[in-house]
Amino acid sequence: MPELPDVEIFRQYAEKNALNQEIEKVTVDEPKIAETDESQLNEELKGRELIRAERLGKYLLLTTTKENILVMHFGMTGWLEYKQGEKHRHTRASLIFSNGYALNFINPRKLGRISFSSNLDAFQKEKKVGKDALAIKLEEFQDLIRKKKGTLKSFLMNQSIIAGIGNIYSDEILFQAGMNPKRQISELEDYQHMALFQLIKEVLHKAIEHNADPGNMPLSFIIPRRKEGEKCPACGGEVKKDKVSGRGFYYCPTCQK
DNA sequence: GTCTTTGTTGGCAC
DNA sequence: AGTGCCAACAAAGA
Repeated sequence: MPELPDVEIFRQYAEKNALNQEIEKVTVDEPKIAETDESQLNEELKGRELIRAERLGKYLLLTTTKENILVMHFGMTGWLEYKQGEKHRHTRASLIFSNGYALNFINPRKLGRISFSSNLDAFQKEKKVGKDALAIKLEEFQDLIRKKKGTLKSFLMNQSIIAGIGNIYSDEILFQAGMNPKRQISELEDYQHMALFQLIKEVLHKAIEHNADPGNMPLSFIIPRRKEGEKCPACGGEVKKDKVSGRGFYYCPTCQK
């Protein structure tokens, strides 16, 4: 689930629910997902409040009153819940507020991570996070795509180049662009760089507008039809599955050349 | 039981 | 150095 649009929805949720409340304590139920351990998280967060919820690629950044950052990454599956009372069984960590509510980090497969950072730039460098896919400008995008090699799909999914696009949304962007994910980026002309740039923005914005809910995407999207034998929303042909850089992808052989 | 899965990292080959 | 491929991590569903 958690690619850029999903994390953006989580960001909005955290912003709406969890800011400006005193943090009473932090609990970690699964130490594996905490790169900063429970006692240190408490040291940094106890008695403070969250004042901003931001996002960088697939990372959610919760800034504290001391201008430090609680960083969350959801891995392959995960979400947030702000609630009182019983926790979801896959809750791996919680921020407990003085009003009795908790912001729960739910992460069934334990591939997500939370950590604490005092410096966003240092964090971004250390984790090799590139430009956020919604923040990047056309000129920056063109510089990057001109000097990189490899397939379109691996380019879009490489977080150190552009941050936020994963397997699902790279499929969607390339479907909308009418480009085969296996194509080499070196084959593209400048006008195609621009088209791709526009479609990255458009697909991600539309997904966010639709709450990043795969069951609620525009009819023109291939996302709801990521299954072999489904029909292409553009031409009615059959959706096919293939593999590149170790990841399965779905596409329409007729529409994507 | 087997295979696949929305992510990331590290190892190996070229 | 850059790129591709694979395994590992973990758990759930088909």
